[in-house]
Amino acid sequence: MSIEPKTEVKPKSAYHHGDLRKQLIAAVRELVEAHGPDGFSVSQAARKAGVSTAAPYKHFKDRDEILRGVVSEAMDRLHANMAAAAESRPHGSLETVAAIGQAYVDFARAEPGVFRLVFGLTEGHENAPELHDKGEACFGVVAHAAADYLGLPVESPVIQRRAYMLWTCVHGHSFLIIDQKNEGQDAGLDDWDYLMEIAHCILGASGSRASA
Amino acid sequence: MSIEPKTEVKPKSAYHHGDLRKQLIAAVRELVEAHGPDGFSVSQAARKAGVSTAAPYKHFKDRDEILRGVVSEAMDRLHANMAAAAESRPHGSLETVAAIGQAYVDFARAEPGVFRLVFGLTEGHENAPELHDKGEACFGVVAHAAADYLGLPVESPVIQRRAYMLWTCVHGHSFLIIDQKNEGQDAGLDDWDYLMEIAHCILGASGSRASA
DNA sequence: TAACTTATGTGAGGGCCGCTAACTTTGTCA
DNA sequence: TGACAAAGTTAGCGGCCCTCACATAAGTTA
Repeated sequence: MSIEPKTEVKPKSAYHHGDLRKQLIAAVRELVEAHGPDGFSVSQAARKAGVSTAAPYKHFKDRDEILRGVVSEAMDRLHANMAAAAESRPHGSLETVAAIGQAYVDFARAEPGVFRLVFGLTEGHENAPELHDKGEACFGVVAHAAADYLGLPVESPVIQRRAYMLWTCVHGHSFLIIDQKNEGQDAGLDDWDYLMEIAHCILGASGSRASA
Repeated sequence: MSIEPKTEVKPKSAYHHGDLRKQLIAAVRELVEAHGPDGFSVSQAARKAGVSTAAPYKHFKDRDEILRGVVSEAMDRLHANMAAAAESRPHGSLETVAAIGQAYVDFARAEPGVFRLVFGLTEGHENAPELHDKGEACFGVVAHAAADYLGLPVESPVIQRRAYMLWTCVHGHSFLIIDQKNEGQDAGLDDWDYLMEIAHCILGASGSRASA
């Protein structure tokens, strides 16, 4: 985290300051994190960036496009975190799979508002193949780790299915965490134990029932 | 559908309008389903119910309270569907577990907007223990089915943990379905196969690694 | 340097919305 | 019947999304 190219250009010029687009995305991200996925307004973001309420519309078509910008940036970071986690463990190990899941869960814990936004964007999703591709890229990290562990090609149906199962479990776990709906369960176990157990359950029993 | 929750809230008979509270909730539910979790307004709901835009505030404190009403009603139906699915299968069978998951997934498919609303409500959640209790009740259905299958008491840590794992997988699967992020994976397999596989993975390997 | 063009800002304003205030209508009950 | 409460109304304030006309900065070309 906190690996942002510091473009804190405040007073380059009173009129045209550095990069309003990036500043607006950052402002919206902070607002979403502070007040929930819908607790932000374009006006607030504009004030936070120190410009008039009409300025954002020179960089974004409408409110949804700003949100899509935030989501896109967040998915880049999520993908980077997952990829970094994968490379921090021995190649082909079960720990790699768990570490990728850990990066996923960490992201949800660190930025629940943004996380919810990423997976709650409905209307803008069909019109944004870019976001869809980034989602596939994240899935690819999981699929490659599963393929490496099981020694099968990534494109094989078995790998695609097992990776999908891993994804659903980790995704559901993340969502329940930030919904605070697992208060009674998470006492006495941490994410890592859970993720290793998940990985063992799903990848360990792969040969027996993996059909189609 | 057509499950009528007990109207313990407003037992009074209709004064002017039939039961505006219930009609507003229904109107919001339809709007949410049509235009997404945030694609509704109190004004629209009021117009849909044929009253002035100020009338809703005689029954609900604010916009969030209306949403909470919709969520509460939806959770009642979700719980009823899960319980009904559980009783439609042999007691203590793995099919029971899958059937409960199927009810969950069916609900998400049938009402994706409402489903997203139920699990996306953040600000109103802390102030609403009622919703939390209803969530626990739904979890209880899963836990009981898992306990029956494994022959262990519901309160045991093993059961609680396995039920939580089942929940996360089904929850994640449901969310990815309505996010249309599983386009490449769901070809060639349907929900039931997936749910049975999940149940087998999680409950079948329970004795080996289930630690406290 | 001057003029044209483009990118990026401002202020004003329309329409919708959330919510409140004050008032009216309707039903209940001593 | 008259006091009272419940449930509806209109009017209106402030905020927000977004557009329009206009102003300003910076690059380009001559």
